[in-house]
Amino acid sequence: MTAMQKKKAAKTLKGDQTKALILETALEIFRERGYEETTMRAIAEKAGVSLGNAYYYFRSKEYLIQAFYQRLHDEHLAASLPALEDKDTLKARLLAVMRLRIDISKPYHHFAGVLFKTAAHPESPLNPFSDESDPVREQSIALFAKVLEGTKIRIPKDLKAELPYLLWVYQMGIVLFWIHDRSRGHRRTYRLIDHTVDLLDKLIHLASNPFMRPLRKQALRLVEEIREALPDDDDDEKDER
Amino acid sequence: MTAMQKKKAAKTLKGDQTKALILETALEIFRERGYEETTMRAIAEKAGVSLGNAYYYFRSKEYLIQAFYQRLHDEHLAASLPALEDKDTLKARLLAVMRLRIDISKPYHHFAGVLFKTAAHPESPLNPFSDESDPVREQSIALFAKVLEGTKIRIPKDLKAELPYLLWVYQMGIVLFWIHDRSRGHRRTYRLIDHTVDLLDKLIHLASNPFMRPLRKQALRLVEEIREALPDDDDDEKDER
DNA sequence: GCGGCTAGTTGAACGTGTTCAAATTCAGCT
DNA sequence: AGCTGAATTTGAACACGTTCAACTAGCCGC
Repeated sequence: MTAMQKKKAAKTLKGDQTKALILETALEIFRERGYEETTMRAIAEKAGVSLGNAYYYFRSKEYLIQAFYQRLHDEHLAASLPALEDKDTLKARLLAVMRLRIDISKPYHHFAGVLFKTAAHPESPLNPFSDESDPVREQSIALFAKVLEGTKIRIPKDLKAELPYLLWVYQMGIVLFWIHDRSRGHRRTYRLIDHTVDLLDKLIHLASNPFMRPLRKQALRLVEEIREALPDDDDDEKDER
Repeated sequence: MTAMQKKKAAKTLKGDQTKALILETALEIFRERGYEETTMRAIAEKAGVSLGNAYYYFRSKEYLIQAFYQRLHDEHLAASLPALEDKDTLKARLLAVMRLRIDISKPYHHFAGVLFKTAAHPESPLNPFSDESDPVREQSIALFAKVLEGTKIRIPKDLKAELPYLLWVYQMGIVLFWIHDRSRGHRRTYRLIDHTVDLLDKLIHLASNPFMRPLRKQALRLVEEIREALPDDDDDEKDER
């Protein structure tokens, strides 16, 4: 009756409750066992629903990972905001956010590989590039916009507009490295972050130099070209799903 | 009866013949139907062997893709060598090789997505970074070394040493874009190649400037750091599992 | 109440990748 | 030829993701 229900209480719609229950259960088992080792039957059984019911709410097993993405970002954001408060240089802010990303992701290391596995697949709902309806992507880019906002350095408008996106891509690169990183405590990834952030900081300053304007313009046109192509912009659609 | 037979003649070892037969059959059906739509049963049936026999020679379905990698590179190399003969600038040579890569890959477009899908997975045998036993990677990098060798431009030794590897990574990026490219005739990918090659050419010249030496050194140290971390050695090649 | 409609739920069944113990073939040795 | 152990081949069996036709529950208009 009160706010503490277990399972079957329907606050607004019973379906929402069931969906959330399945999701929580799935993430729990994923954390313990990993993705491939977790069966849909195990999820359904532990959640106390039928196998078919899980598929009523999640079109496939992959769709469950989308929620993991969101979960990861939420934790990352929650950890980043306080860390950004006392830092005002781009280098320090970026460094903190990147390091926190790894801190947060650590518990999921052995299971995170599957993220990129499916993410690189064009047909996958997880594809972070072409799936425009993915809200996590927007939020993740917004975090890097926040990293920039808190600094005082002078960045040309054109570059500043694209930089959050570029930093997000950079983060994906780091995560990809981290997935392959088998060193103790992932210290290689941390070291890579240190070095790349240092280099990026220099590059951004260099690119902000008026002297570099033509090259910068060209590079940014390129980025624009790539970004335009990635979302589903086509009129000639062959297969429909 | 001489040694020229279709199927069951064993020249040296019958096993080799059977393995080759299964491989050819698999690639054929992959081309027609795509990867996911091709079942191991279909491969075995068309090859005239039992299902279990296919698994005797290929530990999993994924292992069949490794051969596809090799096939793709062989065709790419065969097409690139004559194209390089009449070109002596870095820009023209790189442009030709990159365009040919797409030309060659075209027939496999709808099925190529699975390459990157599994390639990004650390555990996968297809992972082009960490799988040191993959000879295709070496050959592919060697092709880009050849692209460089035919030019007369003056590139610092440190950069020149890493450039083939970096261009190979660049090629992987282009292929990743191409996989997602749904434009007619993949014209967007070709345009992207035009623009990126132009930019790369400029960047390489810029990086070769003595003025850029410190930044270049730092960037190359970074590349070295990344390459070291990936379980792959420079020139030492041993079959260690 | 009753009929019907939609959302939610079920479990059996299917297709597929993979495994495995057993059967078969083969090459070398005595 | 006969034996032996290894290489090869087989097909049944298993586990899992996914689909689907049927069933139930809640609810609205009458």
